[in-house]
Amino acid sequence: MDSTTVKALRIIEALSASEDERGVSELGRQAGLTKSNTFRILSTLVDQGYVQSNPETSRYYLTLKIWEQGTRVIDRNPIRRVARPHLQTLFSKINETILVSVIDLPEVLYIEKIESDNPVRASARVGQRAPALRAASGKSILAFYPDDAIKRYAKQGIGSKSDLLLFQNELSQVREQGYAISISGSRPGVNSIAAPIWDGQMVPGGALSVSGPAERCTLKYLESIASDVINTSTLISGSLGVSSPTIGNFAFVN
Amino acid sequence: MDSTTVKALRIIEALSASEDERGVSELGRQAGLTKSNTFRILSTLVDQGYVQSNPETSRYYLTLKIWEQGTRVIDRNPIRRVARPHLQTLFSKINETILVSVIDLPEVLYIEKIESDNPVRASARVGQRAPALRAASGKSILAFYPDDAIKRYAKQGIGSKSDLLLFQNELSQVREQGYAISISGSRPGVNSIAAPIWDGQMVPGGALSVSGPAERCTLKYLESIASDVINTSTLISGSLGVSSPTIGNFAFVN
DNA sequence: ATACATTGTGCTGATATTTGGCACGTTTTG
DNA sequence: CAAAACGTGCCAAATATCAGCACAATGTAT
Repeated sequence: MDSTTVKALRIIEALSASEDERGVSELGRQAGLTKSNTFRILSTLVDQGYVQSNPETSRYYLTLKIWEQGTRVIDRNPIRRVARPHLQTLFSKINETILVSVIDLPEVLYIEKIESDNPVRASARVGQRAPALRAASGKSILAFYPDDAIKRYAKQGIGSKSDLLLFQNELSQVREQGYAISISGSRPGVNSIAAPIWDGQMVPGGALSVSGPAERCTLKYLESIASDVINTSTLISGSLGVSSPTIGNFAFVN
Repeated sequence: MDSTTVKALRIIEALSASEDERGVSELGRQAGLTKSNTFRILSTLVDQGYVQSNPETSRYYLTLKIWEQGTRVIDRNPIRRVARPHLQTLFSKINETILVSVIDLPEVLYIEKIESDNPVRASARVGQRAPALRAASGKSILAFYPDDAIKRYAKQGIGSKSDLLLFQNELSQVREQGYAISISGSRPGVNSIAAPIWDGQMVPGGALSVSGPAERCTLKYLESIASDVINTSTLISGSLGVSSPTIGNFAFVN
């Protein structure tokens, strides 16, 4: 296990997470590395064009090179590739923020969005994560996971036995209805509805969700657009070559 | 210079550049590494969540983790942050593809776009690069670089002495007019006009450009929208705190 | 204004990590 | 059906990484 590489990735992640440029000592402390070690790693990353140092302050920051690599990865993401036109259609019907996420347990990762042009709107960043157990998108996906997998992941986020049972009941309802709803699930004051996207695996690989402020997006309203959301997610799945999701036929996930 | 890290970055770049998943030997050959070395680096990257291996084919591909880091970098890019609303305004006037690029010599890097909804349109990928010497965006930026810097970079892309002189003349005209035009400059059949974006340095840090198919975007048409392009780029510079670019006052760039 | 703490950077010798070759079983190719 | 190419695991040799120290420069507190 190339430990130097691991450390370099830690530095990149630390730099990526921090708003401003960072100093050597500071970064080293955060990553648990010695100053000289941090310095040499930074020098390597500078040499490779991933990091630059402000010559005045001699503090370090990431260049766009890492982003450049990332755009190439996201551009070939199958779900994102096919989703966009369908999102537009859905968006023209309901003027609320639409998100596409992929599952990366124990979280979902937003990969695409259309943001409502209403001044009061649900806002999220593409590239952001949310806990799969609480976000509507995550629940709509997890509902189609085998029971033991659900239990395993739920244990990490849900306390008591009775809560676990409640959660399992909710998921089985989601599985029947084909959509999940979250009321202030992952962000306070924001309600969402989501439906899974099937990409050829035995479980959904992503989800389509509509989010908005609690004032507009009442439970009633969200239920009223459920069929639109499901239709759109089904169209996306269809564009991915999945004709009709085989509900009730689950894989066993590690 | 942490050579292991350099090799790991090479592997990431190779994976990022290739459409499909890749095998160990194949990647190693491309990166000039031994099979076992490549294998161990890949294992490290898998362990860190940047790479996954298709269990059926045991071939490797990048996860979205690298993209995730990248989104955080681009999201705090000052030019991109302030440009978007201005782009919308410009776009509603002229329905052609608008691009925002930053200079990263010897290339420009596209960081934002609004694509024309015309079925025949100039198309470009955000995250893509173009040669600065030929793209309108690059020329509009280079025009404000000091002479010796221009010469240095031009030598790498322009052959004869007389061509260099022509190029220098073109750039001084760009500097006077405030915009650059390229006719099939970096992509055949596509014409563009660009104006520099000043972000507080002594030289422009980026450019705003409008591109379209040669049929619609004739030289005449591009010149007719020059003032719109310049106005927009000036507004963007203004949003970055640069009141009025000090033309004729150049820094010396390394 | 002066002293003090902290910073980024450059060495160096000890050592721990990476290295490439080889071997194995499996898959792909001809 | 043979044979080449593949991914993976192991190993001792060697190289590249490591932490500590030193230093000048910057920044902070008194």
